Amino acid sequence: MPEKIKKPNIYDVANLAGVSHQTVSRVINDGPHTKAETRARVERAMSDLSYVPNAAARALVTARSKMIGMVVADEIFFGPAGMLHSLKNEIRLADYFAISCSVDGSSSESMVEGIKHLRKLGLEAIVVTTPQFDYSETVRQMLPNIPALFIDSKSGEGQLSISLDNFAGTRLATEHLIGLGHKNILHISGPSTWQDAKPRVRGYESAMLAAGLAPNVISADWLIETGYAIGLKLDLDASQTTAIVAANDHLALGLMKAFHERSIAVPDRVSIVGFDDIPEAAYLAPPLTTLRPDFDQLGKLAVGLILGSISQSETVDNKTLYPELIIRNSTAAPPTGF
Amino acid sequence: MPEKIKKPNIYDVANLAGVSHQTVSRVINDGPHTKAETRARVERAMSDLSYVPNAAARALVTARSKMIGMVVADEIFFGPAGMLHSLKNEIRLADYFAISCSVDGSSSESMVEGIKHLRKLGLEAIVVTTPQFDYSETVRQMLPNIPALFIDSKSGEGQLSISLDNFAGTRLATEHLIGLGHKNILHISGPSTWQDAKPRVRGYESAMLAAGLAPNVISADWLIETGYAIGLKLDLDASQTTAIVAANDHLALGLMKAFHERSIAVPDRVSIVGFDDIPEAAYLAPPLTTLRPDFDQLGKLAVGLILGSISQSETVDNKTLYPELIIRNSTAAPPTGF
DNA sequence: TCTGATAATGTGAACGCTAACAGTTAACCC
DNA sequence: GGGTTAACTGTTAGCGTTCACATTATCAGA
Repeated sequence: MPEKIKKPNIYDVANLAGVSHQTVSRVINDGPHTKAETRARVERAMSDLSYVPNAAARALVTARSKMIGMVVADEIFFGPAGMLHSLKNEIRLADYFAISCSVDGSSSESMVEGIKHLRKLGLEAIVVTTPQFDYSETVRQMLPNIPALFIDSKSGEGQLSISLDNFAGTRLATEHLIGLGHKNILHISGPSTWQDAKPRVRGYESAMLAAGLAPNVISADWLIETGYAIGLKLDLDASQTTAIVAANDHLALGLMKAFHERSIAVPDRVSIVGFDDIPEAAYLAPPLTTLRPDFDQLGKLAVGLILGSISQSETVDNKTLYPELIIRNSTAAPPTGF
Repeated sequence: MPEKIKKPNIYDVANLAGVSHQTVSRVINDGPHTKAETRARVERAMSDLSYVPNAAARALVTARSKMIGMVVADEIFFGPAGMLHSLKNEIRLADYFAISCSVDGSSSESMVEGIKHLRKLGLEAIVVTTPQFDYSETVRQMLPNIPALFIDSKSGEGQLSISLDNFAGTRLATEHLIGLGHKNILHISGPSTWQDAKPRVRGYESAMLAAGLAPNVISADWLIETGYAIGLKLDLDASQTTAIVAANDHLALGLMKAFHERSIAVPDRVSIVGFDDIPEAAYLAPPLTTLRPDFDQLGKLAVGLILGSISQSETVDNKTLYPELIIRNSTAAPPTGF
């Protein structure tokens, strides 16, 4: 039976060090006007008692919780997971606490529940990454008094946001294929309910039209099995298709599996580009050409924006991140005769 | 310029409802002895003011933060990520808050930093998932007064833990291969620095020895590229190897890629079993037979143990989870002649 | 109508900290 | 040595809750 041990408070430390509690407070907070000798004595006392300041008491009096909430949907997907990881690290580096709450990104109720949950904590800011729908209205209504950062959202009026430039990504990929000599390039798009999907389509279309080529889009979702199913029944010859821009790596993976079964050679018969650069991408047969978002940069940017906003510096800079095209062996010049 | 809006407190609500603050508190906490009519009036006032109780003040007076910390390493890997997700959901369902902190699981300093960070919050419990090393000593020293749950740790004396039965997993997989008629089965092990790796080796060895077969282990890490490299230079014929138990799906994936390049047929020439059931596993060529941990169950179990421990019910039950063998097409009977 | 129970509500203090201010010491200059 | 300033330290109050207890309302049953 563990005895009830009372945790030491600031007065216990003060007593042991022979100073007032306020002096202890000053030492804790690196306040000015503390003699080195006194400071040392206080620090000694703190470590002797293994004193840890009480965050609740501090938050109560300062009205600053040092907490940043994260509402995150679909975090098992590679993209959101990478963002989340980077974000958490940066938040910690800024000496804040990351409280995350997973929600079902396709359900507005789940979203509301998640925010309600987080709201109880007196967050200083909230980061929302819901790659499907745009919940900025909901968030702003439910948490009107704290900065909210939306990731992968279209940048609204005066709201903080960071977005991955999906448009630039697929445009780059498509241009790469066009540069290799492809004419009939197909795009397998993500589900239109996801915010990322549409700009990826538009980026592709933009590159095609700029080159005087006809866009051709098949709607799908993000899943390997969907890519696989499409790959099984796709008639490349009928459409003269020699290259495919898949909306993500999983679709590309599914396609490649289907093509492998059908003895359609990649990239000899058809080139494939993905999006995400999942860890497996480099180790598929063949290694996948794909677009890599820079999550580290995203995290840094996000926390920079948030802290700026918390401290009222009026820099509402909405940032855009450009994915990098990683060229591997799944893309090559089209076969002769096309 | 957003005006400084004072958040309403319990007295504001009490005034508006014409009751005392204590009555409001009772309504908030579903306390007894509150007339339905009064309760309704208070609830009305709360919603009119859009009042949200201050968690810091509550935590201060109750000495219960409602927060559970999670120290998590290697979360970008599929296994840890799955655990984390499930854990977070269950924590929220229990009306607690999940504060997670990523650390470098191979660095004890990073671990200490992470705990120091979390410790400031007055957590009620902490969950540690560091699949590499066992940091239970460190945690118990730094946070002696709160329950700590270790996931995937060998269950120590009287400490809370949940472990995935890696031993049972690879044993099951190996038995499956033996049942198919394989005699020369190779194990590609994970890095010995990781806690999961060793029991996987032992599970494999145990099944082999029980069947009177000679174990054969190659040490590796968890990476696709390592599996690939091994797959490229492995001389299956020299060792008469007809089946491989890979310590995880990524190794299996790498092996399969190398074998594909070398025109070594899976499963016709060699059967392969993985571990994890990553989302891609079902969509490889061929679909991978693998072991699937039940993360949902893990989360539920974990939070059950934690809450039990917080409420002092002395049930220190260390739980074990058994992975399920998912049989797909990467395993078959050995080729004739072996 | 009174009595005692129980239900319903109110009062004051305490949680551990920091902000604001007040007080004390040390240092320096004329 | 007195006065001014700066450096350091102490005192008090209050953040928004809940707890323990005190008080008042309600409603039986005699």
